[in-house]
Amino acid sequence: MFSNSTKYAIRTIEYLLHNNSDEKKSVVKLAAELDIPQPYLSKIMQQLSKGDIISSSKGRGGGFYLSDENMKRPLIDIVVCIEGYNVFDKCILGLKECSDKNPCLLHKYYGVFKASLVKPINQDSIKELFKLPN
Amino acid sequence: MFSNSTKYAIRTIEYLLHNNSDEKKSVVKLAAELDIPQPYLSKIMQQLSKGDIISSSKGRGGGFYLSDENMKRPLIDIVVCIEGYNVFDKCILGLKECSDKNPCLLHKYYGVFKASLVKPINQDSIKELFKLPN
DNA sequence: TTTAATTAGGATATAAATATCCGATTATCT
DNA sequence: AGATAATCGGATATTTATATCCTAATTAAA
Ligand code: SF4
Ligand code: SF4
Repeated sequence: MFSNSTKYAIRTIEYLLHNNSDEKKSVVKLAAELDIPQPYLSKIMQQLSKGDIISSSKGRGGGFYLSDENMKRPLIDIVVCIEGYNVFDKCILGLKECSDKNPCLLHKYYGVFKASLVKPINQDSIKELFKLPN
Repeated sequence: MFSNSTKYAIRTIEYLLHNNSDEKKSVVKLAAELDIPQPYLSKIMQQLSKGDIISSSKGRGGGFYLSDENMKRPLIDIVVCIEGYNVFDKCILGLKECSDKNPCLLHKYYGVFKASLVKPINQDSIKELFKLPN
């Protein structure tokens, strides 16, 4: 469903969200903490930063963090930033078009799937989505 | 979610199911009909045949078709045959373990997803799953 | 002002998925 | 028997995803 890069991105952002102290997190720390190849994660973070999904500050004591604005974005924005498009807009069987008018035979199942998993991913802010249970 | 190869496999098997005349279908026909690269589809069909997901007969007039046994298998068997494992058993965030005891923050959505899409894919026979609407 | 810690960015390496090619084998038809 | 139409199977090519490496730019602390 998600590429490796996207999985790394989501996990890292969830981590940032739940460890949102004043202290910014360096790639070295994040990679160690989340068990992700460090130079690879570095590239991913760069891309997310460029896409305004996360925030960064350079130099000593710098690192990555989430601004209030960042936290308002839905999870799908992370996916789009990394993969280049919304994976849920594509047909799961690779057909050119998916429509309610001309449904394939997985359509009825896919509808429920969309409502259950895709809707929160597309609409809820990550802050809301990843809210810790009380 | 599914690899390209798996998508091709599913689409081809759905086609075989709905065009299940006496006549066997050659790869050349199937590839043309379904708009799939012919030599590539050939490889996929070989693999499915080896895994007893579909049936084949060699020689002139031969081709691929679905036996009654073939039609009883659930869709997941196609996926496993091509990808080598059940993609739905893996964590969608790439974590080592997914359990109800130690849930991640997508867990509550994932449950509904499994019930809605994964259950029929894992359990219903393709004949049932791909039943034409009345 | 120097040093150390950090992100940014370009170039490259490796692995996996996707796709093609060709010869061998098998069965049917003439 | 010979020609033809098909699957089978191995080898290889191409493209994309994954991962690493190195240097520059920036900022804070010493
Ligand atoms: S419902 Fe059918 S056509 Fe639409 S995305 Fe799913 S598989 Fe594709
Ligand atoms: S519920 Fe969480 S841990 Fe389990 S598969 Fe989904 S994302 Fe992974």
